Amino acid sequence: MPSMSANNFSRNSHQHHPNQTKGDFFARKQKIEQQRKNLPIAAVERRLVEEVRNNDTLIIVGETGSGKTTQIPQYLFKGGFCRDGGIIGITQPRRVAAITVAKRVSEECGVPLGQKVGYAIRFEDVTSGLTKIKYMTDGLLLREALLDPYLSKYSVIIVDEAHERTIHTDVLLGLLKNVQKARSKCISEAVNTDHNNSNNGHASEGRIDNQNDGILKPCQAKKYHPLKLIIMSASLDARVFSEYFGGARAVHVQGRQFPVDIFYTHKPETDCIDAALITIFQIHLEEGPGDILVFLTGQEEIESVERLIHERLRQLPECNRKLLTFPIYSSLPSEKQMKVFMPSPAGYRKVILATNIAETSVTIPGIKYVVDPGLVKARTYDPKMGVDSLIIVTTSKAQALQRSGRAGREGPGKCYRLYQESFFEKLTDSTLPEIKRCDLSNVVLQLKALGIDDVINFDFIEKPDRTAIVNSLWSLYLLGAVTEENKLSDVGYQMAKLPLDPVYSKALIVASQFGCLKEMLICVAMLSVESIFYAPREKLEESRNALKSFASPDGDHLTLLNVYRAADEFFQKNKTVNSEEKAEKNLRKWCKDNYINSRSLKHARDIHSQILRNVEQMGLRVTSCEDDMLLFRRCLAASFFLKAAMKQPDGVYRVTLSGLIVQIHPSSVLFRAKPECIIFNELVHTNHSYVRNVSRIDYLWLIELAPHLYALQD
DNA sequence: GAGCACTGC
Repeated sequence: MPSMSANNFSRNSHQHHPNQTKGDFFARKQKIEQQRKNLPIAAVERRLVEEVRNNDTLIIVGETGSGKTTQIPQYLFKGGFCRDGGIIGITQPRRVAAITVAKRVSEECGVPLGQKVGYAIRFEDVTSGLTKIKYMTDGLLLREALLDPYLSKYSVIIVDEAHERTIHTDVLLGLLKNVQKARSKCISEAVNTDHNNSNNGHASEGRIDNQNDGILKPCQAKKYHPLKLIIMSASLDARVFSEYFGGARAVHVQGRQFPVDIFYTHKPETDCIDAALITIFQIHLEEGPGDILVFLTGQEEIESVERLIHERLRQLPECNRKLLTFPIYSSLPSEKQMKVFMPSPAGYRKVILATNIAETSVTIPGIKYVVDPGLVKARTYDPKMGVDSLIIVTTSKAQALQRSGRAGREGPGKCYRLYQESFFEKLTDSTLPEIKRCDLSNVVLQLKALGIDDVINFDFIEKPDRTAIVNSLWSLYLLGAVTEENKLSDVGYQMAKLPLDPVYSKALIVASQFGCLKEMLICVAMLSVESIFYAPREKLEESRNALKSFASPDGDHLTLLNVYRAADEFFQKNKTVNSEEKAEKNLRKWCKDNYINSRSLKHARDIHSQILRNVEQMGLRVTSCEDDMLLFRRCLAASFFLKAAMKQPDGVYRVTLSGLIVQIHPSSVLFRAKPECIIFNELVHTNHSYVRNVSRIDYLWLIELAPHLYALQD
């Protein structure tokens, strides 16, 4: 993703130009030095390094624009924290942030990316033996912990953007707390006792034992340095982190943000879309130059606001029509997303209609005005029913603040909140942490693989609901990952090694026994990505026809398989006559012609090659069932038996385990066919309860292949 | 015949 820039970073992410002259190079170097010196954080460099030296855990609250993400690792490097061979790891919740920040820091250090400074994200490791400052995603560090439970190569770990409280950040914090304790225990033991523990810690190498106070097993102390932990957060909720880490010291670093005037409405608004439109035109007609960013809840709302803006523009005199609209949301194809970054033609004003993708993930330059209706489409999870819901709720105060901040990145700005000030006061301080609103099977499996058996009593910074954990344990038990004694089974340990939803990991193991692993690898890779099909409103008919050429009467799983195979065949054929690069480009064109989201397909292909490598390493045999689709569907039933449904006389479906009444989602190829018995992968509640990714099966297969659940029923 | 915010391994 070329010109997307990460949070906190849009003003100074220039690229190193390959053919610049020596003079340019020195001028540029000097400029970078100047910029670094001017950062608010530069004034407290020595104090910060001292704080880290004196405190094993430090909370740093740094406002936007303080430079904490780029500077602190460099200060610590200079301060000698890598001297014993340890490295500094910095985690980010998002991939783009890890990449762009690493690029900037390597440039500031005047070294090529991947040497002293590098980054690692899924599918991409730009580090080497020389790397001392390593930026990475938090999910990746969690994975590393599975291979190296003591995270022994790190002398410092910085968890950045901790206030976002992603599920990975929360689990990581718990893990790091354990690792830190264990590593300092090792060292104190080594000092206090004559270390005759040379045969310790080998039997369970690769697993953490937390039977004693949630601490790792004693280890060979010489191997480990104490671990310095830094939690960086943008908001003022340092207290939560500080309390969690036993009253850890918290320091505050000034930021640099231009002032943003906040406006509220005088009366409550009943029609948000209308209020947004009025505000947009008010800004357009009365305010000075500068682009407008409008936060909306979803694709549909964005499309209708866009339509209404164009309608109203036509009613304005010619001279007032210089307003351009740009939608941006995650399922929009990249080339359309990129358009928001193009500067507007002279005299024109841009209106960017965005979901909360523009809140943190994407920074759009030129924004001076923010319109915030105060709503967001949020995902919640009901662990009892296994239902995801997507509902529109009010934002938190922190979110509102984050949104208004988007107006003050390049100069003073204005933010129009489409609600009353008294309403703002009633908003919750921050958004509910993700760990409280999603399926936990993966988290539970990962923790168990790390040797943390008592997940219910794990020291989470925020405890998930007990029922959520219990239900995850139950489904892991039904998948054979956990034994009746609540211990991880061998199958469970294998499943934990795969970077997939546990149900999908299990499907690969089942498929290897059925002899259709080749097909299941594709199927699981496709199920793991979002929206493979792209259906723009204006070309609904064409996109539907395109889908027909891939559709299988047996369901969405085989349809996805057909799409992947068609794409792969096209790509392989192309590669015999073209360069890899050209073939990739042609594949993107092929996707466009077939109304397939090329970004999603690329992602599926990446996942496919990664999990193919994984299963080969695990020693599974990758065989194909060729054209025996009956066998493959039986394998789907044997894998996804937890989510099956039967047709009712009135045409709706009843989920076998929960009794929930659902419908097949209209995007499914089985929407009209309505077979008697189905398995599905996703249950989402929007206006109705819908199941997605559905395949036709025979109920008798469930009795045969999942007798532990189905043989007892009537 | 409906429609899905965002991340991540």
